Amino acid sequence: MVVTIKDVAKEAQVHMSTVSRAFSMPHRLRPETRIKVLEAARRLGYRPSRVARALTTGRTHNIGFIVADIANPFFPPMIKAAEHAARARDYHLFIADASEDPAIETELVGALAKQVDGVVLCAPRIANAKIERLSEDIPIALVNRKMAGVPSVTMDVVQGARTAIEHLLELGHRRLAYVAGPRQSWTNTQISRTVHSVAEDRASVTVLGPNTPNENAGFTVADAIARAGVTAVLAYNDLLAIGLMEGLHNLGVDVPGDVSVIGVDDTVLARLARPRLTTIVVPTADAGTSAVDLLLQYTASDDLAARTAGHVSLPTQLVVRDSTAPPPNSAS
Amino acid sequence: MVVTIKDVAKEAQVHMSTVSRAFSMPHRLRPETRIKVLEAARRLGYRPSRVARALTTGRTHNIGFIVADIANPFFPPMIKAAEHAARARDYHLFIADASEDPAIETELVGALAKQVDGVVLCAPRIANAKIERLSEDIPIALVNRKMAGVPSVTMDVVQGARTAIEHLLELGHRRLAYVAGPRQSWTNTQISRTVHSVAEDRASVTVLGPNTPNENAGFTVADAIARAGVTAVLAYNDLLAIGLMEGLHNLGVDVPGDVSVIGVDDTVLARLARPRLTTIVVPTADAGTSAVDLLLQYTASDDLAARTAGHVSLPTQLVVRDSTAPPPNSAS
DNA sequence: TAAAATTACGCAAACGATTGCAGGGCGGTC
DNA sequence: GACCGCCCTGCAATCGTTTGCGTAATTTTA
Repeated sequence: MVVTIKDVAKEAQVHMSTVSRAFSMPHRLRPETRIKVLEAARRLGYRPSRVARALTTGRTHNIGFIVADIANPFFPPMIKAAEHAARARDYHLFIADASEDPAIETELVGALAKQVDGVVLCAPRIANAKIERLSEDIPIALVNRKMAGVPSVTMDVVQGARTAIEHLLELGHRRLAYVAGPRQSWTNTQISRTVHSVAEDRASVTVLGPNTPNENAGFTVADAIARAGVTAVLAYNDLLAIGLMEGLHNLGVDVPGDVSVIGVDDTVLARLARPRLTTIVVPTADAGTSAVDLLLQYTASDDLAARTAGHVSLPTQLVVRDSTAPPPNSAS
Repeated sequence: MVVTIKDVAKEAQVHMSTVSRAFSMPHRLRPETRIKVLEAARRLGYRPSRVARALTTGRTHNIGFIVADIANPFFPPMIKAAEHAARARDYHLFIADASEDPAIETELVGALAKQVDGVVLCAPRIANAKIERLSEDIPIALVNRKMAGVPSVTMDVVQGARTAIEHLLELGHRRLAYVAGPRQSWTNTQISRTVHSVAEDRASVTVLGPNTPNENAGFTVADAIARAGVTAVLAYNDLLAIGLMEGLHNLGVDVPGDVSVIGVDDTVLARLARPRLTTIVVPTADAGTSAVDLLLQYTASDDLAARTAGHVSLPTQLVVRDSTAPPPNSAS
C-alpha cells in the first residue's frame, strides 16, 4: 500500500541501498543512476519513512517542546518561532503542556524522550537537580533558566526589571510591591532579587505571592494590594498585572491614579488593556528560535564529551504606556 | 546505552517476546513471570521504544495538528485541549503552523503523514478537493469545515451570526457591513451567507474583504468602513474586530456611538479591548477535544471500508458587551 | 597498456520492537 | 494410563531504512 524503498529499487532496477544513497549521499552516485532513482521515486510518489530511518540512525528529527501553559499568550509566539525554525532544519515539534505542574513536566520529558532528539523546556517549573538528572537521558535546552552544562536562552529580565523600578522611583514612588509568580520560576527569582536590590533603601518593597501566573490570581491579589498601602506594583507577568488592574478597578482603586502597575512580557493583551499596560518587552520569538538552534547545535556532535552547551541572553526593555504615573499626593 | 527489550529479557531470564507480551498482553502471561519481567524492567528503567513499535505495528501513536496561525489567540485553547485529550489516550501531538498559506498546509500534511496516525486540520485554508485527495493517504479530521466522508467538528457559527445580526437589527441598525476573513475559510462562507440571508430586505449589507484575519488588516479596513456609511459591522473574528476598533478610534469614529462592532471567537482579547467587544462565543477547547476523539475513533477500525466519519456540531452564542449600541441618530 | 587507485554499487546485518507459529508442560477426561 | 487440549513461552520473520564491507567497474598513473 505505501511505497517503500524496495519498490523504488525495483522500479529503478537498482539495489535498495542505492536508493537510500540517492537521498542521503547523492554525490556518491553516478549522476545518471541518481537521476534514474530520483525519477523512479518521483514516479511512485516515494517518501522515506522517518520512523524506519529513526530506528537505524538513532535520530528522529523531532524535538519536544514543553511549555507551562499554552494558553498563556506569552508562549504562542515562542512556539510559532520555534516550529518555523525547526521546520527550516527539517525537524518537527512535539508540543506538550505541563499545566504549570512540575510533576507533569517531568513525566512529559520521560514520555517524549524516546521519540525526540532533544527537548526544550520553556520556563521550567522543575528543580535544577532534576533537570540535571533528566539531561543525562536526553539533551535538554532551557528557556528562561540558566544552568551550567545545559544549553539555555534567557531573557535579560534583570535589566528590564531594573529600568522598571528606576522608572517608578523617578515618578516618585516610595512604597512598592512585587506580585510574585511561581516559586519555581527562575524569572521570578531574578525579578524579585532585582526589585529588592534596586529599591534597596530608596523604597520599601512588599512581596505578594507566590501566585499562579494567570488573570484570576491577579484579580484575587488586588485586595491585598489595596490594603498594603503601596503606590506602585510590578507583577511577574502581564496576566497577573491585567488581572490585578481589573481587581483594583473593581475595588474602586484607580490605575494609575492611585496605584501604578507594570507587567512583564508585553503580550498582545498589554496594548489592549485599559489603561494600556506599561510592561517589559521580552523577545519571545527570538527565544524560541534560539532555543531550537542551541539544542540542535548541542546534539550535533555525536560524542557526548565534546558537547558544548551554548548560552544566549536576550535583551529586554521597558515600554511605558498608561498604567504608570506619579503617586497620588505627589502633586500636593 | 539505552536499555532495550533484550536487556530486560536477559535480566528476567526470559525471551524478548515474553517481555513484549508482559506489556502488550499481560493477561496472556503467568502472573509470576509477568511480575518477574515487570520487575526487571523497572529495575533497568526500561521504556519501550515507540519508534520501533511504530515500525512493526504501523501505528505511531502520534497525531498531527495543523493550525493556520498559532499566534491567533483562537487556537491556543484548542491546541491545549487537544493535547490533553491526546495524552489521556497515550498519543502525542505534532504541532505545525501553516501561516495562513494553503500551500504550506498541504506540504505539512505530506511531511507529517509518515509519522502520525492521522492529522487534524484546523480551520483549513485548502480546497475540499485537495483535502479529499490528502485523506486518501492519511486519516484526516477537520475543525471548522464540513465534508462528506471526513470526520469533522464545526462550530455552529450560523446560529451565532444569526443572533448577532438580529441583535443589530433590534438595536435599529439598517446599514450593515461584514468584514470578511480568508476566502478559503469555511466559517467565512457560513457567516457571510448568514449575514445576507438574515439581513435580507431588513437591512443593506456591504462586504469588505477578503482579509487576513489579524489586527493589522482590521486596522486598515477602518477607513473603508468609515466611508461606507454603515452603522454596524460584524467582523470575521475578534482580531479583525479589534484592529477595526483601533482604526476607527484613530479616525475619530466612536464605537459604539457612531458604529457598532461585533467579533467572533470570544478570545481573551474581547474582554480586554475597550470598549469591551460584543462577540460570538465559540467552544474552541471542546472543538480540540472532539477533533482528536473523532480522529482516533475514525482510525480505530483497521479495515478502511468500515470506517465511519463522525461529525459534531458545537453550539455558539452571542455575548453582548460594550461595542454595540443603537445607531447614531436613532434618538433624534 | 598494465597496475594502482578510486569509484559505484550490491550484499546483508543491524536498529528495537511485534506476532504467527509451534513445542513443552500440565491438567482433565474417558 | 493414554490422549486431548489449553496455557505458557520460545523461535524467527518482519517492519523500512542505513551503512560497513566487499567486489566489479572505471579512471588515473606510470
